[in-house]
Amino acid sequence: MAASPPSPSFDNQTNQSSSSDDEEANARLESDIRERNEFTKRLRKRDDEQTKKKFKSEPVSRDPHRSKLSVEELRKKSRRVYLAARKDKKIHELEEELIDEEYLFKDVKLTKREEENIKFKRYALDLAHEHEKAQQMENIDRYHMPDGKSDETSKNDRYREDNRYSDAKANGQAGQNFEQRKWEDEVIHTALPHFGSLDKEAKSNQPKYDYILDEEIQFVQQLTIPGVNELLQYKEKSKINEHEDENKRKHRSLQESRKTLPIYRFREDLMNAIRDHQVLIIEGETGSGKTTQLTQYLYEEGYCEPDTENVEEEEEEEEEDYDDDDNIKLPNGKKKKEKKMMMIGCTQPRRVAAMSVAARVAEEMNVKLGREVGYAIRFEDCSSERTIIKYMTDGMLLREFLSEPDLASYSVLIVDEAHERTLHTDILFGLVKDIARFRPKLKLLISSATLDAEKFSQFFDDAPIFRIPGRRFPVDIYYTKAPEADYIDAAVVTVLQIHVTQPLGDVLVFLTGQEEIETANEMLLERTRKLGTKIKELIILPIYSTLPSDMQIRIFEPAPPGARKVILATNIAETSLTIDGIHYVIDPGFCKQKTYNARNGMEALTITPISKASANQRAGRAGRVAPGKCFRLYTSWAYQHELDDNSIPEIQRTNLGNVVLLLKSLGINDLVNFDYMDPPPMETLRLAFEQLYALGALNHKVELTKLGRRMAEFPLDPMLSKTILASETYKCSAEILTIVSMLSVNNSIFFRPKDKTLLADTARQGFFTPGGDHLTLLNVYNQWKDTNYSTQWCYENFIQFRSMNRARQVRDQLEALMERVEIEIQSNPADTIGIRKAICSGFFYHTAKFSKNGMYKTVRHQQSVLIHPNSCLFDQIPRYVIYFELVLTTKEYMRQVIEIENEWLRETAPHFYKTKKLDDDNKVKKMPKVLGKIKAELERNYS
DNA sequence: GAGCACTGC
Repeated sequence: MAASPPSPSFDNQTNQSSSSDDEEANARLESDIRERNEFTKRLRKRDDEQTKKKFKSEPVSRDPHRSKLSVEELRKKSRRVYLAARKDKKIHELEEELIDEEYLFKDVKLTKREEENIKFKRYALDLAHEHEKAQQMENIDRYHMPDGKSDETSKNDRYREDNRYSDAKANGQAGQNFEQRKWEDEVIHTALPHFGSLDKEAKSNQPKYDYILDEEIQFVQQLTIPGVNELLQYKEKSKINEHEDENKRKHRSLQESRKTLPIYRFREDLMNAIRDHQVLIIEGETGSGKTTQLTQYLYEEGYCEPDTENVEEEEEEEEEDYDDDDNIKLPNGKKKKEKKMMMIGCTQPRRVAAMSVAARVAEEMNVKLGREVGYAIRFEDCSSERTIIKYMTDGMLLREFLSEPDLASYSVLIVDEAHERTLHTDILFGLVKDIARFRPKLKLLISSATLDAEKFSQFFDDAPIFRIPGRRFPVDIYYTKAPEADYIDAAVVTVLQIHVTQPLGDVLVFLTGQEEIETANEMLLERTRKLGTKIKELIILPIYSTLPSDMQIRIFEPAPPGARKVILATNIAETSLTIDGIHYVIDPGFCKQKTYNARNGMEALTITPISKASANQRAGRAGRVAPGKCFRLYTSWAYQHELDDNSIPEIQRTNLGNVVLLLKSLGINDLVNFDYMDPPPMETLRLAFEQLYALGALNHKVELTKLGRRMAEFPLDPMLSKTILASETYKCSAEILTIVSMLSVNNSIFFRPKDKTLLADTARQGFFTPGGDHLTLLNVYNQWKDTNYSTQWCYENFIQFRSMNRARQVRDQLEALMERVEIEIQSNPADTIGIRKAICSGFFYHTAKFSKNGMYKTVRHQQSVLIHPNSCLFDQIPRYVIYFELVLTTKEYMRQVIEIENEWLRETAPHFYKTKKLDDDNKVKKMPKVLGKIKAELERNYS
C-alpha cells in the first residue's frame, strides 16, 4: 500500500501551459500504462525545469532565511522526486498484483473478503490514475494560503470538503461551533504572527513561490467533538475536619471525588438496567469512571454474595482468621465468611491498566491491594482467596476457562474496552455468551467507548445499550484543504504553525515508527535552530516502545514556563499511555499494521491508513485536561470516504494456531461454526488445523490428542510448545526453554543505536554460534546468566536489558509449566545436534531447501525466500534450513534460521515427510482426507 | 546488506 492514500481527483480549472495541449490530448486518449508513465516523466521534468528557472530569477530577499533557500529547496525537491518515483513504483506494483491475482485466482472461488480486497485494489488503482491525470493538467500549488477564516473561503473553492462543510453548516452543526470559532479567531489574531502571517494583504504581496508560504498548510475546521463540561469538572474541596486523621480524610476525599464522576449520576438507572437484563452493553467515554466505579457499585449492590441456591449443597468452610481487620461490610451488615463470595471480574486489554485500576479501586475501598480487590496478569497473580473484585487481562480470563470452564466463581463479568477487539476479547465474546445461556444468574457487561455499540448489541442477542456521557473537553477538528504528499514534512510544518500561532500547550504528533520519529525530530531541530530566538523554546521528545525507559519517562516532565513540548509518538500514545497537558494533536492518518498471509505464512508490517475510530481516539487525546484541537493531515473527504469505520479486528489478521488449540482443549470442537463476532479468514483457520494436525496435536478425526492437551498448557505458538515437549526426547529441555523464551521476545534482543552501528554489529557477530541463530540466542542468554543477569553487561554488549529480562520471566514461567506436563529439566549444552533435532520436531513445517535459482524454497508452499542478513548463516549456504518466521520487508526473508540435515526431517516428522531413499529430496505427504473435509466445510461456511 | 507499530498468554 502506498504511503499516501489515493486521492480523489479534483475538478480543475487552473492554467495549463499551451505547449502541453497535444500531450494532454494524447494522455487522455492513450490508455496504455507505459505510455502514460513516459508522459508523466516528461511533464515532471518540464515542471522541474520551470521550478529551477523560477528560483534563478528570484530577487534577492532581505529575509535571512533566504540564503539557505537553495539547499532547502534542493532537499525538498529530492524528496519530491523520491516520492514521485515511489508513487510510480507503487502504482506499478498494484497493477502487477492485480494482473497476478486475476490470473491466479480466475478459477478459484474467492471469499467475500478476498473479492472485496481485489475490488478495493482496483478502485485504488483507478483513483491513483485519475489523480495522476489531474496532476498532469495542473500546476499544483502544494499548499493553500490560510487566511484564518476558513468558513469564508469555501465560496469559490473547488474542493469537495467545503461542500461538506456547508452541509454541516446547513445542518446546524457549524452553528454549534460558533462560540468556539469566535474564540478561535480571537486567539489566532492575538497570537504573534512572526511566522506564517495570517495577514491576507501581506501575503498577496509576496511572490507565489515564496519558500515560507509554500510551507504553510491550510486547515478547514469541520466539527467539534463535544465535551461534557458542566459542573462535573469542578471538584469540591472537602471541608477539612481537624479531628479527622490523615487516613480518614484521604478516604473521605476519595469518596467525594467518586461522586464527581459522570457515571455517578446514572448509578441508579444503571443498577436497575443490570438487574433487569442479563447482558448489557455500556457505552461511555474514557474518563466516565465506568472502569473503576462499575465494580464497586455492583459490589455495593450485593452481587458478591454467595450464590444462595448452592449454599446448602456445600460443606461449611472453616472460619478464616482475617475478620479482625476486615473493612468490608456488606450493605446488610453481614460479614464475608462461611461461603465463598462470588467474584466480579473485569477484563482489560493491557497489563498496566489491570494493575493501576485495581490499585485505584483498592484505595477507594480502603482495602489492601491483593485482598478484596486484586488483579491477575501474566507472571503476576495479585489476588487471593478473599478477592471479590478482580481485574485481569483478557488473555488471563481466557486461560481461566481451562481450569473453570463455566467460570462458576464469577457472578458478574465485565469485558472492558471491548471496542479494541483484541484477539482475546473476541474469543471471550463467544465463550462468555455461551456460558451466559446456561447460567441465567450471571451478569454480563460489555463496555465500549465508541459509537458502534450497536454491533455488540446485535451480537449479544439485541442486548440493551446504556449510554454514559463522558467527561471530556471539546476538541476542534481541522482538516487540510488538499491531500498532503509527504506527511512527515506536513506534520513538521504544522508543529511550527501551531508553535507560532497558538497559545501554549503541548503538541502530540502521531507517526508510524521509530524511523519516522527520528526523521521528524531532526527536521524540527533544524528548522527551530534556524528560527533561533524568534520563537519560544520547543522541546522535542520522542516516544516509542523500544525506546530505553529513562528516555520514555522524559515525556511526562512538564515543560518549563514559556516553553512548549512536542511529543513525537507511535501508536503507543493512542491507547497505551496517556500524557497530560496535551492541547494539540497532529494526526497524519497512518499507522503500521501487522498483516498475516495464511497462503504462504508470511508476515509483514505495512503502513496503512487508520480507521475513523482510531482517528477519533487520537483526537480525544487533545481534550483530556482542557479544550483542544486536532489537526488531521488529510482532507475531510478522505476521512469520510477513505477511512474504514473501525480497524480490522486482530482475529482477522493474525495466526490462530494457539487459539485453535486452546478452544479445542476447552472442548469446543466446531471451530468453523463458533460464534465469532467477525469470523477469521478461512485460510487462517485451515492453516491452523493443518499445522496442528501435522504437529500431532489433532488426530485423524480432528480430535485433540494427549500431546495436544499437553501443548495447550503452554502460552505459546503450537510449534514452540511442540519443540518444548520434544526436548524431553533429546534430553536438552533446559536449552530449549531458553531458546523458546528468547524467540518469544520479538527480535528486540540486539540494540543498534544509530551512531554506533559498527560497534553494535561487531558485538552481535561476537555471539554467533555454529549451527544457527537459535544457538546464538542460547549463547547470549547463557553469557548474560553467567554475569548474574547484569545490566552493565547488556549495555556493554549492545543487548537490550528489557528484552532479556522479559525472556527470563518467560523462561521462569515455562519452567514452572514443565512440572505440569511432567517433563524433567535436563541440560545438555554440548549436544547441538540434539537441540536442533528438538527444534526440528516443532518446526519441520518451516523447512526451506536451497534451490537452483540461488534462493531458498519453502517445502510447504514453494515460496522463494532468503536468509535474513542479520542471521549468522547469512554468508553460508546450508542445503536445508529451518526458520522461525517468514517476514516480508524489502524482500521475503527467513528470520532466525538453523542448519539441519535432511534425515532429521524423516526422523522427527515421519508422518509429514514421505520416507524414500536417503539423499532423495523430501516430499511433503498429502494431508489426510479429514483436513479436506474441514476445508470443504470452511468453504461452505464462508461462501 | 537490513529497517521492528502495539498488545497479550
